[in-house]
Amino acid sequence: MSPEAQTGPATQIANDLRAAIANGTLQPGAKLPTVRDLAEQYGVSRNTAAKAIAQLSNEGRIVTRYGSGAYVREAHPVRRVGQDRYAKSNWANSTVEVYRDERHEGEPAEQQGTQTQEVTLLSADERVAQALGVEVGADVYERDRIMFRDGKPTHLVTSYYRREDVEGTAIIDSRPGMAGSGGSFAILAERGLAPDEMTEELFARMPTVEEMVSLDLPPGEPVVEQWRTTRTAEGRVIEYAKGVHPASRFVWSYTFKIPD
Amino acid sequence: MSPEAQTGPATQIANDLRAAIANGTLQPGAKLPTVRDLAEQYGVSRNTAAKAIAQLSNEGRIVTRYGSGAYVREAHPVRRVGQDRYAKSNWANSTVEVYRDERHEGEPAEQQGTQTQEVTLLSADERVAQALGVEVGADVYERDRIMFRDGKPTHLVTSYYRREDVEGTAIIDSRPGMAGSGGSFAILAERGLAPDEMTEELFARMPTVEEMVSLDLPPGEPVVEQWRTTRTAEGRVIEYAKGVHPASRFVWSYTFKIPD
DNA sequence: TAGTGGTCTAGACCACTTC
DNA sequence: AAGTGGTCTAGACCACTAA
Repeated sequence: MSPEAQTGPATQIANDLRAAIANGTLQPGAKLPTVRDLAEQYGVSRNTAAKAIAQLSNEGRIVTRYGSGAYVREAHPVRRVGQDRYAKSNWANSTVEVYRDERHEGEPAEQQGTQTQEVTLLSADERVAQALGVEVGADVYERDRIMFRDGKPTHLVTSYYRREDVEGTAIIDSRPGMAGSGGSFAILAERGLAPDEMTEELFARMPTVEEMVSLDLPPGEPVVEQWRTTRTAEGRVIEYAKGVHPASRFVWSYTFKIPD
Repeated sequence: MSPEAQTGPATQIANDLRAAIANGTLQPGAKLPTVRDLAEQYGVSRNTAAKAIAQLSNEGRIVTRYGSGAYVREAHPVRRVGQDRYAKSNWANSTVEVYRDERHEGEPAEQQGTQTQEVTLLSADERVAQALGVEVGADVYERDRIMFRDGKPTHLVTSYYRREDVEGTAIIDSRPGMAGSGGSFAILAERGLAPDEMTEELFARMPTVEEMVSLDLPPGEPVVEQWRTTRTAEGRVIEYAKGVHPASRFVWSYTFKIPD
């Protein structure tokens, strides 16, 4: 960045527009002045005005529609993600699915289906091996999914399982929907590997280009990467999973007793 | 963004450099080709080459040093933030501080001190009022802090307390360091308001301009915003706090039993 | 067809680092 | 003094939207 305060025309235009968005002069969904109008109003070149628009886009404050205009970004429906989504009551009866409590009110469950699923048998890298408690290079199953809702991608999940834990189950059936959107816990429980404890680690970062495409992310939208380790009551790890979630659509909630 | 695949020269340069970073050809800390060199190599204008550099900067993959060059961003030391940081053993003895377990090995505790602290008595807005269980407009204390480590800002914390809970305590003493970096739990416990349960809600977003300045954030660095509600065993809320953390420097970890 | 966002050029100047 | 990142201009062209 610039060494001192940024006082160039492009920065000034961006600041003005940002303030207008912040104080409500420009409501969500409102159309911003065109690049050409801004250039004229501020007496700068079109290039400079466009730079201000691009800046706000990178900050995630506006979206631009090619050939149409730039618009203040709409508020996003946010999903609150708490420990309850894993509740045993959701999967003890294997006909229901995990994530049930995340469903919008009145929304048919059918709209939640997994749309893509890809299962491969591969050699565990160091990270996965350590998490699953197998040796590096051992065969493990990877299940790669893109989760959809209302026809739009919501998040990515990549799960890893010890081979012997899931061999022959619907979990590794590549046909989409065979394991539902979370029936894996019920299936594991039936095999005597009932989930009991979980560790979730999360952090945020900017998305990769591939993630921007898969999740249809606008510029300036970070993602939350989550690593989930699921264990049985005996402490055996039965699933190690990575999730990639668009930051603006999820709030993560954890409630716990303060430890001694 | 562009409607189809992005195949402009600037995008191509950015892609090439991004790939070089990803595959290790350009190691962290390595200097990228200069804008002028890139322009010549690709046969484009300097402007276009600069755009590619700016793009990678916005993605958080490189940092640019004015007058010096562009460099692959160094790996950041990451702090793992788990429930243990609130453990009672850390504050039951009021001479020690919370966050003790986050300290780097061998690093003097003194380097962790709060550097700025600002306390104000203000009227609770709806969010704070609801969280603290007081009426909207009631007087509450706000304690605004910037936390430092090794002379550099690490995160922002804004805490809210019910007036009667903290009146006359060191918690609302504006002199920096009076409440240490977490002695507030010990102080509250001494008043019969021992923390027992906590809810943390978090999500990621791009920072505001003010946060970029306060936290010395590079472009392309998201922040994690955390809202923490602390309750006594009786369920009374004794602190409601907002934290703003640079995304790349923290990993959040939660371990819990799967609920029934 | 007209309007709009996105990109690029060629040249210029500025602010800062490095030597 | 030389090198480098950052910004800006004026003009051009392209891709897409909307009527």
